[in-house]
Amino acid sequence: MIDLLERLRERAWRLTPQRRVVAEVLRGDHVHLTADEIRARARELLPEISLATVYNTLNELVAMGEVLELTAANGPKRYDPNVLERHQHLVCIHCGTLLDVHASGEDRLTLRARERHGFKILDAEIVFRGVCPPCATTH
Amino acid sequence: MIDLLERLRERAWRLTPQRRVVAEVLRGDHVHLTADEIRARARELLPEISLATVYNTLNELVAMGEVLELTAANGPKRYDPNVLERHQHLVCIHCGTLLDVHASGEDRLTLRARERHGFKILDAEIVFRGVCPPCATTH
DNA sequence: GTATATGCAAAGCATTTGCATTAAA
DNA sequence: TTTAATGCAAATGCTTTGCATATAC
Repeated sequence: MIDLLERLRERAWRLTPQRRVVAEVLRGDHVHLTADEIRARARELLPEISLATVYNTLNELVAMGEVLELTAANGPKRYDPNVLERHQHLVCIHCGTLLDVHASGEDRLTLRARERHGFKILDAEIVFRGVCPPCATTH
Repeated sequence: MIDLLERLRERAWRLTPQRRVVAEVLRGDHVHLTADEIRARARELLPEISLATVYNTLNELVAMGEVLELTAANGPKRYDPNVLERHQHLVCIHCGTLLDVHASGEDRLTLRARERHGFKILDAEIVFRGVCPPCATTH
């Protein structure tokens, strides 16, 4: 159960060449690709794959909980296959560079009852915003 | 310096009727309107206002730091005029309802040096995800 | 064999832009 | 008077959809 492809094999999920290459592209850490970037890389493995299929596949993976959809940085959505290890994100407000990080004190972050407004709380999304080294020298 | 309109008066900002009504619409707490909702309400005060001007104005307010742009919930961007009081958001994953909240332990949330990747950290955006009472009964 | 995924092209939204007109300072 | 904002309509960018064809199971 280490990586996405292995996890998908364990599900009853119709495994087509297209879906396989999308899953292969979505491997590793600090992977935060856009749909278009995923298509470009998938094309290197399977030239006939269409953008519509890439989107279909990504939406399914997100619905299955196997991939996270990131709307944090502006621009197009990004897709993060790192769902097993709890983590947060660090984004450069200038160039959009996006990294996985592990915050301290994250476990103590809570909403008191009176702040919950009756909601059932599922989780908290945390995005640190900052300026990356290259952008810091340029700006 | 309590609300947006007052803060804008203190700036050298060309105050047109269009900009004024946008600022008037963006008043109060738990205000998280989309550009289109803002246009609809602005139209009640100034029927001739165009959507392009609403967008122009919102982008300026965001650039001035007088309004926050929220990309957290899916769908169109939402605009939050509550920039003076540090707060977080609580979003219903089903219906998209969005509330301002105040988390405990938020002050202790940090990134250790080795997690900073050389970035200069500016702030952290925190979004609690959950299910609101109406959606909890329906789903 | 049958249900379902694919690919294409067109449609759908949200947002931005170019440019002539208008108005704030 | 001058500089900048407005409004329109067209363009852009990302994503979804409808439908005929192809394919995994």
